[in-house]
Amino acid sequence: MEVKGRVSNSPSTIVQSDDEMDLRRGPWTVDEDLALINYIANHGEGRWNSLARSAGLKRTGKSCRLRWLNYLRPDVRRGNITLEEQLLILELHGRWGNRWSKIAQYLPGRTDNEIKNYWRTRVQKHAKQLKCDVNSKQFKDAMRYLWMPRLVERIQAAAAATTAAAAVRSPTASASATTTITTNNNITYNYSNNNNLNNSFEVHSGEMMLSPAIMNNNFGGSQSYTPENSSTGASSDSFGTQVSPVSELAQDYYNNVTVSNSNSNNNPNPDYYQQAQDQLSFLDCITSPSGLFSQQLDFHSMEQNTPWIQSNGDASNGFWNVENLLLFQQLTDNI
DNA sequence: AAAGTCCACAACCGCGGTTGT
DNA sequence: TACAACCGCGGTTGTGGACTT
Repeated sequence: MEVKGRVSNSPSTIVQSDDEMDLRRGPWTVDEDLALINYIANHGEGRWNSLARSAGLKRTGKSCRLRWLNYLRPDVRRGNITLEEQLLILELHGRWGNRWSKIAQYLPGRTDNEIKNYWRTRVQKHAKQLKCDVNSKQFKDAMRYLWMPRLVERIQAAAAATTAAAAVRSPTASASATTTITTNNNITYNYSNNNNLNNSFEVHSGEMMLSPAIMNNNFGGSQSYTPENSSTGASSDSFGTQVSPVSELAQDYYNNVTVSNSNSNNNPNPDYYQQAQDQLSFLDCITSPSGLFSQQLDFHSMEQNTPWIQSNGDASNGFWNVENLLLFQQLTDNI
């Protein structure tokens, strides 16, 4: 069993609580992990305070719960956040804000903590680089009209590459991997691609096109995922014993998704997921070689409020290099 | 090679809501 | 009904490893 993170040789702190019971804090040891795993395997989870005592762990119930849900649970997904997951996080955060546990319900195996960390380390970093608030309209617009379309583009490109590879292996395979997703949000990505990988997309309002993977929400599996049928969501609900409640909004999200997938093969090639492992940064988005934005985007007003493009042309912050600046200005001039 | 810095993420803390007595 | 204990969530911090100078 892989053990990483703060499970280390560094000693945990011993805290003397009011009832004279010494409690451990800090990194979990392998022995503690095993004790927790064994106890839950035999008795199930829940009732965390009594569980901690019964398992002989000198930890708080909260600490046990956190360790189990965020790390030890067998269905916790580890590794890079995929492109599909990134797109879903951006979409759902735009809808719900910092409701991490709610967002995590839609990313099977991902924990709220992991999503929160992703947001803070990756997304907020870009906002910081752009010297604007992550909740500002400017940044949200950029996410919506640059980052997310670019994610879609990358996902489609990966899917197209997979389709092309499949076509080589089997000439009778489908010729197009176009997948359309329609949501009821206010943004639409009309995206088309063909087998020569010459992609273009348009942004409208009302529908968004995503990959077969994100559409099926199976992220590599073959079964469609929704919070209703999942026991793997990172919510605080007990794993495997009860199903997370789905809010009206969440239900609404799925109810308003329609699919049209022209690809005869709905099961994405497993290789696809490997290809999609790379993280997509904001920089990648704005340097898209093929992004053709038709959506009106008020970059001029952005410029007035925040230094998206610095008036003195200073690109020394490491983000806005000359190439990116020219692209960004080109976008600005075309609207 | 050593020191400094950055980054990712596990873990903790405080608060509010829920449940049990 | 009131209180205490428990639970879950979101914000924050601390640490180790990777990277840079």
